[in-house]
Amino acid sequence: MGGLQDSFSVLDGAADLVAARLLGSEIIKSENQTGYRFKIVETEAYDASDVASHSYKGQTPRSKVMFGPKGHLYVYFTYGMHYCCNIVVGKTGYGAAVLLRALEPIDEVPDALINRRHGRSGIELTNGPAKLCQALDITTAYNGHNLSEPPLKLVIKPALAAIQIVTATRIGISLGSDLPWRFYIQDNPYVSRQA
DNA sequence: CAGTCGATGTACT
DNA sequence: GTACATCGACTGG
Repeated sequence: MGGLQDSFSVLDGAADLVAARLLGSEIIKSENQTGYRFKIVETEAYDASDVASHSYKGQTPRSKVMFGPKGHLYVYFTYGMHYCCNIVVGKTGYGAAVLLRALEPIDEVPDALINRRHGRSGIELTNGPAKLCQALDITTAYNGHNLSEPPLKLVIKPALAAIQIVTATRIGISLGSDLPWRFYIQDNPYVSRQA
């Protein structure tokens, strides 16, 4: 017992609670035999009870992974050119996930990631859901990927103090836009938009 | 600055 | 056919 598998138990809670809880945790992308770490600084919750969620009307071919086991990656393609990625949360059979909206690089950023962003660096590398997918080369090839295994791992870190967490409404949706299910780290420069 | 808008493929009605 | 969990280029003030 012990270790990573147990740490994923925090993903069992309600999507909004988990979304807030995941701030400060890390995503590690393995590339060229090196692990590049990123801190999760902005998230949104998508629950089966929520009209904005891909899981709202039940399982479809696209949303299937949302109904699978927690700790896997749900990746979808949108607007004809972008990918967004989520961490599946909650019980297997229940469709819920946490969208990763922004990451902060912890290690020095390799050129490969910058090149994929057309040379953009700094905050523009990962301050948006499609931007971070492009930088980490996350496509639907990773849909359903287990985040306890490389090349993409989730490492749960201790919860942040509530005072550091800002709660806001979600971005880019119409239905469900009143729900306070967006969370980000106060004053973090990598957050996509301040409320 | 802020606001608008086109790009471009897929899922679903 | 319509909408889309976005981005970046472009407009006008």
